[in-house]
Amino acid sequence: MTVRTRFAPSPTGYLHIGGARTALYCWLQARHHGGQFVLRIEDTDRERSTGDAVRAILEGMQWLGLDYDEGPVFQTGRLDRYRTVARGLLDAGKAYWAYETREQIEAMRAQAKARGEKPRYNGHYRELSAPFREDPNRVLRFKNPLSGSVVFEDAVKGRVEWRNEELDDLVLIRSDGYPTYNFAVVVDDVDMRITEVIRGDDHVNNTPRQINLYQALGAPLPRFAHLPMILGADGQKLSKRHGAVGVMQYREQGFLPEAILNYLVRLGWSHGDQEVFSRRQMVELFEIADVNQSASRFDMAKLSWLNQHYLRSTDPAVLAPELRWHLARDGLDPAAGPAAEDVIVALRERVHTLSEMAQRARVWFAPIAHWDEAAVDRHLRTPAAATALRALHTVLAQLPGWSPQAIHEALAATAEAHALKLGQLAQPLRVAITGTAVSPAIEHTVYLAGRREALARIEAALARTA
RNA sequence: GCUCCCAUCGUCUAGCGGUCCAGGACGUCGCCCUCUCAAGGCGAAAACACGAGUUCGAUUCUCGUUGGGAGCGCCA
Repeated sequence: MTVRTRFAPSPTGYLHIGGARTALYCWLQARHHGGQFVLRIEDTDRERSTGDAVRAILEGMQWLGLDYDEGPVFQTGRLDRYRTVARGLLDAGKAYWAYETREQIEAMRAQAKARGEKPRYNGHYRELSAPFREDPNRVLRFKNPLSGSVVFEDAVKGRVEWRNEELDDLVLIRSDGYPTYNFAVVVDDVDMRITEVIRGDDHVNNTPRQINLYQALGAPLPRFAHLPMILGADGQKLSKRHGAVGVMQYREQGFLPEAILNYLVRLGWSHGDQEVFSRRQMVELFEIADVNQSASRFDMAKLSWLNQHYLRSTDPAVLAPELRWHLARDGLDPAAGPAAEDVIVALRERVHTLSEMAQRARVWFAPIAHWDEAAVDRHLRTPAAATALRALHTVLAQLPGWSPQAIHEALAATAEAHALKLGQLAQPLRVAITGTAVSPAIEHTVYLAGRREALARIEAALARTA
């Protein structure tokens, strides 16, 4: 049987980091086994579902490169199907209409709680066989088995057992005629022939009642896999307080999809000591049964490290458009400076994100906005600085080629000719070009400025020497 | 309150009864390299939550305690 997995987010917000990992694992499991991956949008909550959220999810999936074979399927497009299945359950005596008001249900729960039990529905209408009536409070409830227990073998958690007494008769169809989550998921997963239901830990508690539904429908059970949660750095549930939680916000912060995926795949799954996985390797090595059972914390530092790793190992030509996007976002004209590819080569070992790269690249796309006075004092206002800069001006002006290599050689030769250490030349020059004492290797710093601008900045800096 | 789940360095993890006075990675600290900052190299500090049991022997198995998480909706 071919493996079929699905990612089924509800469109009530953007695709957050936890959802992204669930999507990744579903995708990997399908790809690893040569099966199919389905995207389903669970939009039966009419109050909170929005079109913007749908777009955000699709955009996030695309950015991460998690392609699906079927979908997106919208549950609101399948309402007739849920009603048909519900009717079947009703006719088979496996479901019944109940008419309690919300207040009555609430009172029921309060009572149960007072008795030290779980708050649940007491099954009042279950055996009443009251004649059907139109009523604004009318809901269709499932006749959950009263005794026995539900046992399932979770692919990540192992054996999980639940006594039916703990479960109450869940609502299948709401008073507004829409199906509830627990009902719609089962109908969909059955109809879509999903073989492995991979989802967040927060759904384990729903699984036994869903299994009872599968059985009432006479449908084969899929394999279940519940992924442990991803917590914030403080060990608390991820929330907006933890900074960027939407996947597209990570793009804005300058992260690469490869880094996010690599980070996520290692959060709860491992393959020996290996830390870096290409997409191919993930697909090749991933197996849902190897996923950990305990929750993990989101660690920005490690993500940053991976991001830099991919910044350094990805072809600059591939990264260039993305860097230009960040430059433009910072209000700079990507065409008003050096080639993005050259900037990437110069900076990729010094930054962790593309947005940081764009910020550091500002110095080649706009005039020096701020002079680091300490650096000026230390490297420009020295007796040797003026001499050094004048010599460099001459040399650079006459340099036959304009490349980092040529500049490097010219600097080395100049240093030698004046019996100076390279640093005595490089630091004044660095301050002259950038206004600060920190920048990429001096030959790149100069090269990126372009000959014309480099000479102009040296002249301007000369005015600042003592 | 009730039910379910989880528990190895700060973080992510390896470990599937002896190979572990516990290995790797990120982070931290030190040294080297060096034109600054990085990157890189080398090195260091850093963990089996606790208590019983099973066993010749437990990080590994069982139970309990503690701690954390999830759920108990006409939300998903």
